[in-house]
Amino acid sequence: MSLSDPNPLQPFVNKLIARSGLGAAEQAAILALPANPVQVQTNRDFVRLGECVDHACFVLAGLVGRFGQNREGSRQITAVHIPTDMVDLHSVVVPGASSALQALSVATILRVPHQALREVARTFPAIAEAFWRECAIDAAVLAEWVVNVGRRSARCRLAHLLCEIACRVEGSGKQVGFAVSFPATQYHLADMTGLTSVHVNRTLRDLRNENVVSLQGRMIHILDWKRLTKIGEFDPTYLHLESGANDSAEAEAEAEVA
Amino acid sequence: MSLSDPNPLQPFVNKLIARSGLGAAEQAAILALPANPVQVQTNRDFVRLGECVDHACFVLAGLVGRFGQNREGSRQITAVHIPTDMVDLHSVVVPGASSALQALSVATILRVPHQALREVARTFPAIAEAFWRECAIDAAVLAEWVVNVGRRSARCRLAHLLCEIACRVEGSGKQVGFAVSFPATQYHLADMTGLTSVHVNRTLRDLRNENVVSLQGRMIHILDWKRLTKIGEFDPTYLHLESGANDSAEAEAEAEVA
DNA sequence: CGCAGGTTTGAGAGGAGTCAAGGGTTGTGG
DNA sequence: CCACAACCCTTGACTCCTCTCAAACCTGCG
Repeated sequence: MSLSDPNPLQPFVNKLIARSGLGAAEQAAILALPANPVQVQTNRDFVRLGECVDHACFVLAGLVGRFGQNREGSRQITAVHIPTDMVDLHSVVVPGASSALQALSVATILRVPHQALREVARTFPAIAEAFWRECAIDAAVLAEWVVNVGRRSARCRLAHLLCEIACRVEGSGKQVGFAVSFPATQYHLADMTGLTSVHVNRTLRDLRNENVVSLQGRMIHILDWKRLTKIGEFDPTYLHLESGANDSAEAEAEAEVA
Repeated sequence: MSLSDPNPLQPFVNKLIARSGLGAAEQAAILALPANPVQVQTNRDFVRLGECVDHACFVLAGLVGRFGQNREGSRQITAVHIPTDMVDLHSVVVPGASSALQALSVATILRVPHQALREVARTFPAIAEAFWRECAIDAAVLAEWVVNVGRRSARCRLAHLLCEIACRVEGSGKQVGFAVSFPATQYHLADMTGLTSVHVNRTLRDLRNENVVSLQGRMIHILDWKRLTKIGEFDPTYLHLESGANDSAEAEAEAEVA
């Protein structure tokens, strides 16, 4: 990666472009942002609850979860983040961390100072809009998770989650393939779906026996995508993966004017 | 209201100021936005799923819910909005509605064109940041709802929800009082908490018998706030009601410079 | 006065949780 | 290259919280 792509923030720019479109000046401004790489071990918090952070975290590699908690200590993952996700862009405008961030596998994080992000957003309206849009999409995913956890059976919840992950890992352009990387344990899946790990295991066994999906070796093996989406009642619209060619064009035009 | 407060968007400005602070020019720009009032009857959708909207909706009066859905048709409310909430500010940057909006009681909505909102956001970086911040806070509430629905008992869920509503209706400045307006039915509460209305009824009965809360005549009567927050494991931090006096001051300063 | 929508309660069923134990895998260190 | 430990997966038996189905009972309003 580092040979063909020397700037570690290039994937971030690519992601923003896919959804928002950015002019050359905007792209350059983002690539010029300071970015401090950090290695995080599995099950290690790198942002603690209540902490007031001064940087946002971009996932270069590995898997990251946002954790909420019960008083009794049972945990709920409210968001998962895969490589190319900016985990807490929202913290730029709301710095008090209202939930903890933890690596679900060994992960490489890029720390980008709030100060710098705020500055580019103030200088380039198109960037401010792009950041705002990313947050809006994260919120759409959260809303879908509320539905998932609130109104679907265990079977349906898991199928839906796996569909979402598969789509997000694959990205918009490509077809959903046979297997996608996803180094989460069944405990993690339980915390994402509001179930227990025991029940996740049983449900996953059923799906495997029916030749729908199987999880092995940090990978999701999709055996029957169509059935999986049906079982999970999955409609990828809310992920906004393809993005508006319209919006992009419009933003591009605006960028030129400004 | 209309006598002492002729501009219907004044409450919106007040809300933004409370969290973000805005200069005089920014305030004037927002007050100058076009706003088209609409009456909506109870249980009526005013934004349909999938529809591509060209305006955002501000709640002047009444109660509004954002609805997600199951394939079997059982519904999940992913967000409730009370007067002074801008329901779908996120739609400015993501126009495809990924969930329906429905009035839970008779409501008065102010429609504000996306075009106009986008323009003020592009012209005033402080406004763009304020809008972005509002979306980030909405997302924080959503994350808390995921935890609520995913990892808490029915009793705890309901208590938590009622705490949240009480705090939001009261606003930051005031103490939490004896009773707050909340014209939702037990069906609505069920759809907010991922329960059935039958179980909501039983749980509410228990809370009433214990003299903690009681719901009568479109009002929440708080009988024992301390116990209610304890039962609901409620910590209002995520609502960001008081807001940073810091942030405000900072934004104010920035606004003057710009 | 009667209807529609909301609330209340009962009885029984079932999905998911809890507790407990055994088996597999992975990675590290001797 | 083997051995051990830590972690993860798997399964069984039993419990219980919440759902489902069903039927009254309010209550505000036309």
